[in-house]
Amino acid sequence: MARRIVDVLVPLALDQPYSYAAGDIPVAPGDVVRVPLGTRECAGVVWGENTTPDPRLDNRIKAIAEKLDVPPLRDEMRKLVDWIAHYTLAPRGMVLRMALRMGEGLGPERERVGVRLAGAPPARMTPARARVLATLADRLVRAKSDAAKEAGVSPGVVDGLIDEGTLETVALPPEPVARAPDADFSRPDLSPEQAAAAAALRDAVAARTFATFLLDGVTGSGKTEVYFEGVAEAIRQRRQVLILMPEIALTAQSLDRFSARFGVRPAEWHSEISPRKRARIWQGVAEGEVRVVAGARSALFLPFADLGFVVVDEEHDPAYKQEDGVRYHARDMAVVRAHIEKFPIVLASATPSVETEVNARKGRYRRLSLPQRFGGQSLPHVEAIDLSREGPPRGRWIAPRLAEAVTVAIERKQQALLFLNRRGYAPLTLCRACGYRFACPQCDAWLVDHRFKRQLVCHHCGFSTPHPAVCPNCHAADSFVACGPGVERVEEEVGTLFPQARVMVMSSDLLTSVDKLREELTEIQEGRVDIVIGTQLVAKGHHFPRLNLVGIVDADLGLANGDPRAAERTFQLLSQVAGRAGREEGQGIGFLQTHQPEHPVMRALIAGDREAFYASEIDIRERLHYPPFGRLASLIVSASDRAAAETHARKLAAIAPRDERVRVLGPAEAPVSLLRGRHRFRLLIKAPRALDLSGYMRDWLAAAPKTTGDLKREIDIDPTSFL
DNA sequence: AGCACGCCGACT
DNA sequence: GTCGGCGTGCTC
Repeated sequence: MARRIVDVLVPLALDQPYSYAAGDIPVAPGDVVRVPLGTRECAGVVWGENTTPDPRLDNRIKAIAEKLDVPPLRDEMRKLVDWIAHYTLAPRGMVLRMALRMGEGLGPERERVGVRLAGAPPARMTPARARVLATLADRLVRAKSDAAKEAGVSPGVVDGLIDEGTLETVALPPEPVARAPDADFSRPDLSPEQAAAAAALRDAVAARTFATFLLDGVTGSGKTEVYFEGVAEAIRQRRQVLILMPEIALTAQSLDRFSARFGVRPAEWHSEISPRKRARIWQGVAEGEVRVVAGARSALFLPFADLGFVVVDEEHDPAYKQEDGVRYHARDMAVVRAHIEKFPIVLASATPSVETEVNARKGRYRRLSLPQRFGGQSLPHVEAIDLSREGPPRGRWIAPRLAEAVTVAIERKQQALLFLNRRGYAPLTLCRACGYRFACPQCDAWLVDHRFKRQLVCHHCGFSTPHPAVCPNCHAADSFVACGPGVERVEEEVGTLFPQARVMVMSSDLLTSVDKLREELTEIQEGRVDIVIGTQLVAKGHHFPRLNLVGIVDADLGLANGDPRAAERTFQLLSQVAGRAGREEGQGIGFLQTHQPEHPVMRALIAGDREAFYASEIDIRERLHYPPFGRLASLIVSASDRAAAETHARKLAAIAPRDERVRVLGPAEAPVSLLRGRHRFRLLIKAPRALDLSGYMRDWLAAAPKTTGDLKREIDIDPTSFL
């Protein structure tokens, strides 16, 4: 028998699989194998048989080292990898890499140690020891770390008691990755609209065919309860479920809602999950033992054995777009996965993306509407505060009318949220004496004053420097002026206006971990805070029962740049923030501080008229042939040498394939023209919806000159950010 | 992504 | 004369 050659895709920046001799290892497509590569070895996946190996490889073909004992990558998954690589123009190996993020911690399970009360009390009793003994007085076994935590002592105290013989250790079975959810643990009480939508999802899950739904309802209308019914049906069918969420929305609160409905928490998948746990979840998902995963966008690449239903919660959230490495949109790729694997998918949002809204209007997606707030709650009343007529005095950011409303809310023992989507103290610092402005040395951006950290920080590259005492240009002392507000500055003003209020600032740069965030959210829910000052961190899916007033400090902030999606983003973000108000206690109120109360976005927010916003935005997109009525791709050329980047970008524009349906705009200096020391030029490619834009880009770049030096080209199909 | 190979400045 | 800087290119 002739020796068997198979093609193996390795998780590197390679588009082509490599050929290896299978030897006597019985491998099949999808198997995960270890292969020699250059001087080292790496894991790869058998992508297919190769009956006609390239003769030019002659004797360079190496043999597969071994077949790894992990579940093979299913056909559908390999198809998804190929599809995404083809669409995004990323090397297939890089897409595979995401699907193999199993964590190298696939080793033997770490042994868990339990402790139990066994012997006599210790010779020397201490308060800490007494607390441990009191905790363990029930003679039950607890994990060592749990015992210490419960007693409020350090693990060392428990170890001491083990040495004394007071406690004995017991080997514990490994913690299960995730216990099986119970579809009927707690049946919800649904409104007629919810029940109808839930029935549609249940039927679709049972039908096991591809279908895309838009679950459309305002904040508080009970979307979660509805899609949980689809989840329940998938569990009954013994199939698996993926719930995608923006990373920041994966809070204890949302997981608790799941466990209230299904009796257990779902498996979590996001960047802070430890390597060992990742490995176990990966394996559990592949074996079909983990039934439900709630995860951030990377969870899309988990190797489910039998996926039957996917939810994309807050589908409009920009966090679903991966902006580095493989540039993909997790929502859209989830729809692709649903199509490949033939199961229904539901996109949930109170403010759908214009793309999704148009798909629903054209009947490509089936719309399930939840028109009202659940349980008779009413939507917040939204008012504009026209900053040019009734704004605060110079150097202040909270208008008198908003301040008064905050006072009233606090008196009524309700909470207020002041929203400003800008971290730090002030976005620009200048010298009064000479006009010098602090700018990032590596980016085209001002340095943001972070008083809390005593640093000037670049929000594009992370560059930071201590705030100097004198002006670096004219050496004047005490000459700095902070221009504009950030959340820290609003906090300062709140301190003056409401000295007795309990204030919390929530901003991503002040957070250290997901746990910390969860703690802070709990504090707010329990009413230990009067005024929350936050960036968009507070907008995402949290439920604050006592919050009744929302003040948007600068509603115009997102509209300033030339981004074609600015209006959509602003509308979504502000709707979401305003929707935090009054979900439980009476009618909430939202104030929009704006200079343009007549802007379509503001008018739609004030009138509570979502349709008006979509009507105007869809009309604009259609006239300009912007997505979803046309396709866009962006091609950014960057280099540390400005001229090199510009020359190459012009060269590319000159050799773009001729096609009268395609328009190549630029090159122009990118909106952030200098980033991390690299000069950037951007080409924007516009094509009709029916055109294969990926194919066009591929042909173009195949004919382009090779990049040399540090010249870099980045292609983004369906870009969502225009910086 | 690694890792080796290769071609130019400061060391024993 | 060699050690080592990291730019360039290959890995079946």
